[in-house]
Amino acid sequence: MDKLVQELVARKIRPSIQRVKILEYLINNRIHPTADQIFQHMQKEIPTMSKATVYNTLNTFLSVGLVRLLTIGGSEARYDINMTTHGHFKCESCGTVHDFTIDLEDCELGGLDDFTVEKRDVHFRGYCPRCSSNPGRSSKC
Amino acid sequence: MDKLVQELVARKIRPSIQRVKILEYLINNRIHPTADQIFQHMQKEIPTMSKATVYNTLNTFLSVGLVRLLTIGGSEARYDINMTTHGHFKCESCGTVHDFTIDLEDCELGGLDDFTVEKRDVHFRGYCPRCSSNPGRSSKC
DNA sequence: TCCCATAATAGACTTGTTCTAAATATATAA
DNA sequence: TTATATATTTAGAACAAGTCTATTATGGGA
Ligand SMILES: [Mn+2]
Ligand SMILES: [Mn+2]
Ligand SMILES: [Zn+2]
Ligand SMILES: [Zn+2]
Repeated sequence: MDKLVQELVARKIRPSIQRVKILEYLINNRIHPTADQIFQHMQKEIPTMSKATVYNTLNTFLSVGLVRLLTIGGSEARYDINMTTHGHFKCESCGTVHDFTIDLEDCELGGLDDFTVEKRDVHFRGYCPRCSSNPGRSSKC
Repeated sequence: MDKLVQELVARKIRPSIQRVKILEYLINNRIHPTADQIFQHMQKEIPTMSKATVYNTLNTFLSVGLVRLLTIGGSEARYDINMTTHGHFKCESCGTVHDFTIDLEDCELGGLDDFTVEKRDVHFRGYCPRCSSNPGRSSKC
């Protein structure tokens, strides 16, 4: 818990109970959760927490580079506490998002002369091992 | 116009006036438009066309692989008639989306054993040449 | 302790998209 | 051709993710 507080203080974010708990959740549940998944979980820990606080907190974390935003697939945003360079795979059957390693430096690029590239995202989609081997395509993984 | 009809018939899509006009727009305006941009343009051509028709048509086109869906940046979907392999760059200043060439085959990947990869998207963000050279960051490009 | 700035809260609001039910258009059958 | 069935369009309601607003709570410094 103390480590979490440090993490926030180091980034000049006041370590409110709400913020610490959300940070704790992100660190312990590396499933690229949606805001709603975080909100649902928080109801157990701090039943009074509002959805606005979840969004406020995530936006605060985003602004200091504590989390990254994934917009893979569209309708809802996902949040990732893992700031290292990596790609994301989304299973079209069960919806889970998985990390993979990729080194774009090797990659042949063209058409970006004079562009200032600041962020690079790689999104793959398809079927995860469980869904690939089970043609039933349950939607539970 | 006839070519457009062929394109739709070949994919077993009934070539209604609405569908042909939307296809024509996508082919002639390769700006990765949003549904609303398409709707705005259609108001000039077919003033009675409803927004639902724009969405219905785009979803029909998506289902037969005539367009691809881009969810770069989040809030609104963009549609791309260019089905060749390429990456997308979104300017954080003016919002325009640009194509670039990339060959992911060269790329060192890890952690995707037993995954069935069906779609690959590469999204870069930053500043386009015009916005890079003009620190004013106008939002018009 | 009292202040003041910051944060949390509930709910209204906005926006992009889908759904629904009715009207219209097109294809097929008699 | 007319009747009937099917597919498409339409307008607006409904929905969902996320933001905004106004109010209340919190917590550190004087
Ligand atoms: Mn990740
Ligand atoms: Mn493109
Ligand atoms: Zn799966
Ligand atoms: Zn630009």
